[in-house]
Amino acid sequence: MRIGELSKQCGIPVETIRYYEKEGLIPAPPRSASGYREYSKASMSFLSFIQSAKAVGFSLKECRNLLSIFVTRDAHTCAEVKDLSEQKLEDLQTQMQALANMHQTLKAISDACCGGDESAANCAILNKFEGSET
Amino acid sequence: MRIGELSKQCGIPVETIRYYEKEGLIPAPPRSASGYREYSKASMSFLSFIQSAKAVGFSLKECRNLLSIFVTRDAHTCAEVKDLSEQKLEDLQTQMQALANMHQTLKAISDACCGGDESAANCAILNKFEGSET
DNA sequence: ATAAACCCTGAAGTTAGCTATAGGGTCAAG
DNA sequence: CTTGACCCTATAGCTAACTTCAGGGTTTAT
Ligand SMILES: [Zn+2]
Ligand SMILES: [Zn+2]
Ligand SMILES: [Zn+2]
Ligand SMILES: [Zn+2]
Repeated sequence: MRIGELSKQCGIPVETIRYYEKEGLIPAPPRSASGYREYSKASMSFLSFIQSAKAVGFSLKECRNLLSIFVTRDAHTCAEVKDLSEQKLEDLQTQMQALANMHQTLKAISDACCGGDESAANCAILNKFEGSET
Repeated sequence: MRIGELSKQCGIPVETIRYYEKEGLIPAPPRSASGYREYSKASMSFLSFIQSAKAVGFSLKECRNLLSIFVTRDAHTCAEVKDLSEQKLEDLQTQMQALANMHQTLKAISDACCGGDESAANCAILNKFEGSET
């Protein structure tokens, strides 16, 4: 299968596949006589692995680590994989907490504004942002 | 007050202050005979405005819009300001939801892994990422 | 008067994850 | 046998929000 076909199969742009290869996420496939990349069906595992891991918040760098564990998984333990997974769960919670804090703060600021058609000369939101005055 | 002093007062690096000026977030202050920026105490309002708005999730571009409303606030309405604020609240919720979905998905995947010291040859996490097998 | 600490500009570099461009070779159909 | 779809490489560009660098002037303290 050539790169265009693989791209269609997994819904990842051709350029992105080449980019993943350059970044060392996926192994370089064999080439045809004319230099075209020849992918096997197994190549799709790698791409769907990346898609899945990305979808739950892993960066490409982390995907590369996960993939390198995946290809040598006999030499790795479940504990190791689960650790990475639980670390990411914590990261996600930390990020959610940060967003929740921002939301709460902004909600309080926003609620103080009347939202009317009058001039914003004394708008509570602008005043809070400025720093002090009631 | 020169830029180093302002920087110390508000906790924003000197380079960042100059960057904000170049990006049109804060007005260019007057210069001394030798070309040094001379800030008044009012300049700190702008910087603390940016800090506050950034802290609740506004991008610098959005901060610039908010600041331009702030400086001409007599010609703007509370409704306008509150709209921006509520839009940002929605953005934050959307982002939180996205993170919550990732968390939920990853949690389910992670729970399926035994986390033991055995080989990861059949690790449920890796298998899920790969795409299919139980 | 000289050295440290501060200030200036403009341009380039950083991170992440692509996307686009330039310039060219290859393959399948009509 | 040529046209259009496809493939290749290398390099540059994109967004966001800075940070760093190169090269040079100023202020302040000793
Ligand atoms: Zn009002
Ligand atoms: Zn208001
Ligand atoms: Zn296990
Ligand atoms: Zn496992």
